[in-house]
Amino acid sequence: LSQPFRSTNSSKGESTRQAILEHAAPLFNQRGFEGCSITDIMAATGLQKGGIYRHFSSKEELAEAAFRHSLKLTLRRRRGDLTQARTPLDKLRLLVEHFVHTPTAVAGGCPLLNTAVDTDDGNPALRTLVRRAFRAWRRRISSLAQQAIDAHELRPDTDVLWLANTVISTLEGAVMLSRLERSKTPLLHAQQTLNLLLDTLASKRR
Amino acid sequence: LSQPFRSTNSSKGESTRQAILEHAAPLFNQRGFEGCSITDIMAATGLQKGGIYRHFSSKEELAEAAFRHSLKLTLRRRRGDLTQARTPLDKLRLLVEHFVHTPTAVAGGCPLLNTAVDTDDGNPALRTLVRRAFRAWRRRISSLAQQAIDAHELRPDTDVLWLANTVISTLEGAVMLSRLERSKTPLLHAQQTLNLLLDTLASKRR
Amino acid sequence: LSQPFRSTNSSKGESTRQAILEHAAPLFNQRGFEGCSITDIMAATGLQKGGIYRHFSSKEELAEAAFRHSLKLTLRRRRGDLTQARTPLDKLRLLVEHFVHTPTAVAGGCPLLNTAVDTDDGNPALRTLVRRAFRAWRRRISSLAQQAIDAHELRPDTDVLWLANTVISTLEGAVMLSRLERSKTPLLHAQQTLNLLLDTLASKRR
Amino acid sequence: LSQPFRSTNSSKGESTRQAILEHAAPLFNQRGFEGCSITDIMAATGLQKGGIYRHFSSKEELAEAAFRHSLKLTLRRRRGDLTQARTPLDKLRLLVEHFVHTPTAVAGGCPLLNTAVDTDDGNPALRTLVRRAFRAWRRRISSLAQQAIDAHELRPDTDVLWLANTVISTLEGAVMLSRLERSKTPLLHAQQTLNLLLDTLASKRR
DNA sequence: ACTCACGGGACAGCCCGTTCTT
DNA sequence: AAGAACGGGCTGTCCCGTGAGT
Repeated sequence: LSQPFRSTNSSKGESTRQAILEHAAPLFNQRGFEGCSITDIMAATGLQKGGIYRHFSSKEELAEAAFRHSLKLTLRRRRGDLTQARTPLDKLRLLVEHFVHTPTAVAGGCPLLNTAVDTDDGNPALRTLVRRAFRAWRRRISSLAQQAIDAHELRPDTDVLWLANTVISTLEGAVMLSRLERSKTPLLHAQQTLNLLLDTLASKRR
Repeated sequence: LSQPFRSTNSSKGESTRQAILEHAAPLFNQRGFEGCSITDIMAATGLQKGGIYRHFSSKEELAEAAFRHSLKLTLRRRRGDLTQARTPLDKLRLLVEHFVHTPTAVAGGCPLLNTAVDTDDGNPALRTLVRRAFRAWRRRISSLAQQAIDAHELRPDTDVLWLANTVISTLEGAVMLSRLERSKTPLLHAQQTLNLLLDTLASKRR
Repeated sequence: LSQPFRSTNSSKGESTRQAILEHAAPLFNQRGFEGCSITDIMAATGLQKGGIYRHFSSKEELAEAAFRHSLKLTLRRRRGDLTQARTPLDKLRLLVEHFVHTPTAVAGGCPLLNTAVDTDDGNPALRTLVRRAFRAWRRRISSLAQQAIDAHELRPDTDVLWLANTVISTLEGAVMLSRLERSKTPLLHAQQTLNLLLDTLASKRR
Repeated sequence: LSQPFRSTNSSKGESTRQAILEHAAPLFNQRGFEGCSITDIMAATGLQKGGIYRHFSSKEELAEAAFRHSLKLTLRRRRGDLTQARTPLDKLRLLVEHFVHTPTAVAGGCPLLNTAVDTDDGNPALRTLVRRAFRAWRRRISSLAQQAIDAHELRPDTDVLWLANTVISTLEGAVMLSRLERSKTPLLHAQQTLNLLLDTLASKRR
């Protein structure tokens, strides 16, 4: 039952690896894979090249690990505490509200959006990771939507996948616009839209 | 009567410049600024460096011109023929339908989305161009929305800027998802969403 | 008897050609073939590329013509007026004195020395020209020496080729040193040496 | 007892640097600074640009180091073993003989002559090096001449600087001619001349 | 566990020589 | 004669990954 193997982190090496990821994640998120050099990460971490390559065998591997790190932080932050909402529909609204009002966990905006666009051309490994992350998110939303349907909060004929895609598209598109304009307005508009949409789906129920 | 003025393009150099842009635009759109080298463009155009740098003084300038080129093509294609729709509201629906069903004018997806994300970190000149393009698009949509309001097709209290931002966010977010999943579904879902939204705004009118 | 064909120079084109040579000759002489670009010559002449390539089909041809030009000027200046000296031996002394005290006809030092060193590696056409020029010079000196022998001014067993080579080597070596040190001293020393040598060859005559 | 000090060369980098110099020196000596590209040196050394620029920060610096290398080899070879000569005057004769009969240490002829002519126009750093090298050589010769005077082998009124300049001029001029004609004759003639000159200065002593 | 030297490789921007059109 | 156009080469920089040393 006890695990004699190295726990999550204990050795010096493991903490160094974490430190590298913490510094590399925002860099990759801001500048993309090509726009970010090992030298940049050396400067950010204070390590030398050899010190970095000891922990990651290539830039690709480092980028992937950094993305996983960004993802973990982002999901943790976005998850929020939905238990404060009583009903599934309220949970959906809270989820949207939380997304809109929570600052990004990693500098440079939403890592999912950034990486999806950045890897559009190549890097299939990273691309798969992003796809998986979006699918998990979609599952979570559609699951809540299904619960809302089951709770008679939403019309029974609501397509939960459509709803999930809509929530994600609207929010991520708004993130892009918000970052471009350096203004929260698009995000707030997205929240309005999604709330209105949920109202509609609910009101039409009867 | 003779016209010594040089028309838009006639000289050999101008046609070369255009050829460069036509080949460079999809490369930049697919790989981003950092991910695309002058050597790539040399290979794509069949020109040597001297032939390229004669027309563009730097990679930045080339990227900017290529983006303008992408933008021009994209806008031309997206503009579509809204005269086929009778009312402003129908024009809005047609605009959305056109966006969803028209393939991108330049390989690599929507240049506005790609460039907005790619220049999130640096390159303010390009960033300004993207911002301007989105604003023009938003104006176009909000103007149609205003016309729909004036025609009593939409609720008079509809916030046209909100509506425009919503349309753009939802469509662009869906573009990202569609490219990531290599599936049109997210785009079709976005169309559904926007049509439902317009229905709602219309039905609530009375 | 009259010659209706273009004489040495008359047309506008011919004068342009001469102007190019006059400006190009010192440039090539100072910087060498590789160290001097067509752009430099454009700047010096005020002409554009097309204007230069109209008269010379390549940089090599231009360099060769420029060297011929330098050579012509140099020989004209070095020839001096040896008729002022009464005897062949005095002519030799006067030739040396003239070489030492006459400034170079073309900026950048002795074109024979410069071109000999510059073409040491390649450019056989130019190299042949230099060789020929040195041989003509050597013939001239050895011819004077032979006349001095015939006039019983120099020992009859004097090797006139040796003497000619010695004069040339000493003078050209001194030119190199003088330019390096920016001082006339090495040239004056060479004159002393050659005079002493001629004295010796004369005194030993009996 | 341990020696923490780094000896002349031991590390891998130092040997690479030496290898670069060994290959670059003859190239620069043959083709001159402008006539020799880094690409040429890459081909000669088998290294890539990164490997070369790691050791030299610019082409200028490389050329300077290559010239120092050429100079070192040349001086070492020319120095010869003058102890075989008994008297100062004999040492002078031996010095001349050694110069005439010893092949150049670096392909392309005498680096001092070549560089003096090549840098006549620009590159003051290199120019200073050449000047210094000639001055050292002149000091060496004039010092031997002074010893010969002190030993009553040469006339006491001999101008040792004149003599040194004469030796250098005659030899270097002959090197130029010899390379131009691809014949040792001019060098042999120079030796004859200098021996005759020394004879004269000696014989006139009494 | 980390530093630092090392070197292969690619890249951007510049310039050069030459041709072609005007 | 001007000057635009273009193929090609070059310099200096950067980057990535390795390996010796510590």
